[in-house]
Amino acid sequence: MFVMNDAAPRRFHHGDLRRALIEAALAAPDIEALSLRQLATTVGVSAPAVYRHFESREALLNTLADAGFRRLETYFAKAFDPARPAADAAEARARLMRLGAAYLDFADAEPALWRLMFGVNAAGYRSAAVPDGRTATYNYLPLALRDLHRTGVIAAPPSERDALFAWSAIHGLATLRAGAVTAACGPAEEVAASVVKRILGALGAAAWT
Amino acid sequence: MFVMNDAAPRRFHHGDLRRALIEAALAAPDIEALSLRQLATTVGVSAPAVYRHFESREALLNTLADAGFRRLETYFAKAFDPARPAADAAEARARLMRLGAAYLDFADAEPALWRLMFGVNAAGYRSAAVPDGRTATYNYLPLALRDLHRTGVIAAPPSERDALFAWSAIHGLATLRAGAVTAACGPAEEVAASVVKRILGALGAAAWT
DNA sequence: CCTGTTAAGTTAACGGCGTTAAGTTAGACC
DNA sequence: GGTCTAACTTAACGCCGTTAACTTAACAGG
Repeated sequence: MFVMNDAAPRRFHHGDLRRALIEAALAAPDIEALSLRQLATTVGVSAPAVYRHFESREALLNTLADAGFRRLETYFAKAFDPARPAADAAEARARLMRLGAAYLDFADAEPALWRLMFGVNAAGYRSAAVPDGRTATYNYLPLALRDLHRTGVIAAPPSERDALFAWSAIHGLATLRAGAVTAACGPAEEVAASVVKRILGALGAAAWT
Repeated sequence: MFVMNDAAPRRFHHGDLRRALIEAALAAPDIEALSLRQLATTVGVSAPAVYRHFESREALLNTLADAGFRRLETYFAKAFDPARPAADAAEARARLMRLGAAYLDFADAEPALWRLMFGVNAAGYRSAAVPDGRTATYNYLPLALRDLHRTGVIAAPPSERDALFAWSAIHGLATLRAGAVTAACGPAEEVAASVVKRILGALGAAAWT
């Protein structure tokens, strides 16, 4: 039987290499371009040691993408608490605004992670844990839209297509920013507000703040 | 003096290797993952021969991205003729619809090119020829928006922010589709129409078709 | 305390990659 | 025909991801 000591499990040569690898990788300027050998050297082990903890380079990137989704969720959590519904129409609007800004903030703050999560190979990396990459992250937008309806900002309950539209607009904006499209640059909050305002308009909301 | 024969310039060993390389590369299933050595073998030359025509692998990808933008433009040209303004409100709406569908059609038909042009490294590859990657491709959307105003579909002349919003929404939709987000899947024309309809709503257009 | 057992590391090696250096060949010009 | 040079060739460098085979360190049981 192999029993883990609960007190101090840091046995053997290194002492939780896996976490060290993940942290070092997340700190890299370009995660996707990172080489296993360099990463191993940075952490202070030989390259094949990585394979004790990850099946392949792609599996490592997959794990990093998962970590990215969890980090994105902390940004969303700062936008609003999904457990408490919006109190009134003004807050429902503000929540969507903050959610959009959080999306852009994350992309600005962690461009390498963002590219890993939503870039070319996103479909491949996206969350091995949950099928289709759907994490708790993906609950925020539908929740914000429902609150818009509940507080009377929009008349009709938001459809699947409404959610897809809102997601597309914000996601596209973040992508264009990441691609350094000049028009999309500027303060995240301001650009996000400009787009979210129009999303609200598209969904049938009347006046704005 | 090195003078090119105008009649039959196919001299030397191969005879316009450059074009052959570009064509073979564009036909590859995953352009960005393509290796120079394989590509050279496919075309029937040795790997270093590529360097007679491209400074580096990245320069080749850059050229391919340029070719992609030209190909995207042909899709846009099928949506409407930018030289002839929209005749009436109905056509102005239809033009935006077809433009959105064309965007998605291209992404569906040429996923590898799409990823090369708008993926992770897009900023790097994007059109070395024109700064900021701005090609004729980028004129279609502003033109379609101006026509909406001219024909009375929307009251105010479209602002920069309006254009960015519309672009974001369509671009985000295409990106989500490329990432195989389930909700974004389905017939390109139908999904595009659903999003463009909402863009029109956001810009202040009244009823829809 | 000695003795397996085994997880967590090691070095060595394979094939493939982008790229460079140096040599060869074939068309053009005198 | 001789020369020049663009367009190719082969050989080689250092890096990569990955595998195989070996070593080491912590525990378990007598």
